[in-house]
Amino acid sequence: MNIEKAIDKLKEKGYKRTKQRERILEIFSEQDQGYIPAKTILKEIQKDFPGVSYDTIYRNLYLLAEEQVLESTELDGEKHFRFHCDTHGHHHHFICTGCGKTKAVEFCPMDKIAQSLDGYAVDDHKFEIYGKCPGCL
Amino acid sequence: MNIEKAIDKLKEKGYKRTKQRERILEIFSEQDQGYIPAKTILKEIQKDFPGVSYDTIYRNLYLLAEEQVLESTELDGEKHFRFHCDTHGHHHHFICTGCGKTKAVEFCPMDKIAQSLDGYAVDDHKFEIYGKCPGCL
DNA sequence: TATTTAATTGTAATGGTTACGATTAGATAC
DNA sequence: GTATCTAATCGTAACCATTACAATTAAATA
Ligand SMILES: [Mn+2]
Ligand SMILES: [Mn+2]
Ligand SMILES: [Zn+2]
Ligand SMILES: [Zn+2]
Repeated sequence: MNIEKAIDKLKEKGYKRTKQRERILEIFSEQDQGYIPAKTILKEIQKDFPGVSYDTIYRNLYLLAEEQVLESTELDGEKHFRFHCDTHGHHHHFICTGCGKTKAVEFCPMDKIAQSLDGYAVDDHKFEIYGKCPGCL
Repeated sequence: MNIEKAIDKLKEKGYKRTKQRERILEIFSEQDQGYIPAKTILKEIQKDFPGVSYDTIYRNLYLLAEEQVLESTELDGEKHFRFHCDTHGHHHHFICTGCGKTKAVEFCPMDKIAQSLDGYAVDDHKFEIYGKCPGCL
């Protein structure tokens, strides 16, 4: 995912191009090594827009996640976001609890268990691995 | 897991047997169909102990999770708990977003990806499936 | 430039969780 | 049973991420 592609996607849906929204996307493209907590986005964007409000941050992060520009997860009770990985197919992540960086894991357990959930309607799933990356060891 | 086994486990570690702690364990044994939010535990225990404090609830839930009497997860930004499943081996759960009931999924994806994380130290992992159970469909 | 509507701001409320000093009550020894 | 020790609880407030909303601003379009 990249900025222009994301903005085009929003434009098609009737969302406007704003400086704040653009800056949020920039932050993600500058540092796409892992999940970023909402708090960090806020602090970073405040350097350019000192009066930015919580509403703006969360509204945009949720919108971008809804539009699949970002993907989100919850770590330590805080919502984290990153650019949606669309270079390869659906996959999951190892998340380093030291530096926050992630490593793709090219395997989805849902393939293996579909038949065992006969009669159940599966809406979503979460598979995450936590630990320390080589750099943090 | 059952109440007496849990209390014995605590006793061995030097923790005391209290009425409040016992009641918490009872609540889990009465309703072990799925994860229960901390809030529900509080409300339930207040019927017997009207003045019970947050501190007591959380301290006990965390202690019991630490001692592997309970297992925990976070759903919708709230911590949920259930008796630790020790009747069979390590497994994961389908969680119904309608009624909260869970269904064991006898498959752990970690077996399949161990070699792909060479050089990484894996501390933990989470695999959960969300959707509607037959009863809620 | 006027109009329309999405977006932002400023600020307060919400709600789950955490913290802590004072008090109570299990457990053990005598 | 009483004294002693320390875990556990209580009462209450603080914390902090998130949510809410009325007033204002700014992007898009004609
Ligand atoms: Mn990825
Ligand atoms: Mn189970
Ligand atoms: Zn998957
Ligand atoms: Zn597992």
